[in-house]
Amino acid sequence: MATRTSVAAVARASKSAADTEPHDRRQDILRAALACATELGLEAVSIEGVRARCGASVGSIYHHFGSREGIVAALYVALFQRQTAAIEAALQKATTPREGVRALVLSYLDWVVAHPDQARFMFQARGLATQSSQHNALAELAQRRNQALVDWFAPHQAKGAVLPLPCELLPSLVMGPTQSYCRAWLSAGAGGQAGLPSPSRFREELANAAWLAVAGEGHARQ
Amino acid sequence: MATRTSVAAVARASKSAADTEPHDRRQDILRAALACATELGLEAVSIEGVRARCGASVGSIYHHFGSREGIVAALYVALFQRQTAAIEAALQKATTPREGVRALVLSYLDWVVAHPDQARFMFQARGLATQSSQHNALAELAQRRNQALVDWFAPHQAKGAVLPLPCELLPSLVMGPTQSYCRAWLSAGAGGQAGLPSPSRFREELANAAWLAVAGEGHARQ
DNA sequence: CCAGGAACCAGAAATATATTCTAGAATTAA
DNA sequence: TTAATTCTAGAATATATTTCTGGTTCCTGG
Repeated sequence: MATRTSVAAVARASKSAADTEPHDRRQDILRAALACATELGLEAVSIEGVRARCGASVGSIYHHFGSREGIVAALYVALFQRQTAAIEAALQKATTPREGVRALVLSYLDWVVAHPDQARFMFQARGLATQSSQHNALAELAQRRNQALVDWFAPHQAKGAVLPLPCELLPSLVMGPTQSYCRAWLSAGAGGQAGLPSPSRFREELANAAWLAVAGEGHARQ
Repeated sequence: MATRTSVAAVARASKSAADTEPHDRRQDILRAALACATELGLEAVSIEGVRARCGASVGSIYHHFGSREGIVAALYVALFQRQTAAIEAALQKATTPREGVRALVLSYLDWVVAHPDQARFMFQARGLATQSSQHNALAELAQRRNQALVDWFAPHQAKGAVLPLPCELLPSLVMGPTQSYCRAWLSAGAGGQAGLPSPSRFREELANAAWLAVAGEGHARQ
């Protein structure tokens, strides 16, 4: 099972970037999988569904991902990492704890609004991905992401600027409501035409609510 | 497609309740499906997997549920309704808005802790269920549940005891953190032996945080 | 009581889907 | 160039889902 991006693949990709056909099969397959899920639902991410969309052969797909589940797990991991990168970049720019909470909520919210298909896939595929062979890898990624959040707030918590909550709770308190609303938004009409208003409309409310839930005494209201 | 509990089925069930063999196939199949998911994961909820566990024939399964997806969707709906009943019962006993928030958070949390297998199934199967033919039924159930919550708080919101937030946001603000933590708890070791501490340990913190996020001015801290 | 219909169940047959396997082309490094 | 490795292709196989046909049971109207 060799699913990592190989030296050969990288070399070929960089060479063919100058050509007319930038064929990176692995990326093609992941792109096709996301398109299938977006347009036809997760069950459409099948060997045949992906093959039809990107022209890869059955053998090629299995070479790269090992199984149908492997495709969705790999895509989930890739998206999770991009999302994490966006969030952590925003957090590093913050200095006060209130700015930190705000950065976390808003960067997540903006990422979802900017990439609704990817975000919807993540919500839909989470169950599958967490039971695949990537289970441990994913648990570790999630753990790292949470730990980074906890570590960032620890000094402010020590100073009393943030309530002395159990650290296991912090990620859920800060991100829970925003994730919940984003999920509900994406569950309704695809791009947001039918159901709930865009999360962008509630940026301030969500950022403020998250702060209220964790703010130390005397810091709660603006 | 006749998936509703028929008159005949009810009659037979009530009759055989006195017998030694209370064979309600429909219930048997749902029970078997939950057992498969709990012990072997959602992909083990297959026609053969369910059949092997409860002795139903292929024809019988398709008669009742129409498809593999139909089984998991039906089970999801059933569990969603039970969970909703527990939550709404608790909410009706509350009088002050703070009691209302507390009732919602704690009744949900307690339900999850009391029925971890069912709760885990709901988290895992949500993606599948919301894309099945039951999509509309589920959206309506969720809508009703949220509306009940919003309606309960509306008078208190009018009096200023609860912040004047957009009503679309209220369910996510109140339930989001608790759902987030419960999901994380269930994702780790099955019964809770390995990963995070039981949500029961954080009953007060979660109830309090939810209240802080929505409490009107002057009502925030105890 | 006796049709006749509807729900229910069984299991074989048909279909769809996932996976494995063998062979060959492309690429790299020695 | 040659050998090794990666990657691709597509037929063959294995598994799973779904359909179909027939039979049983139970209710209902006459």
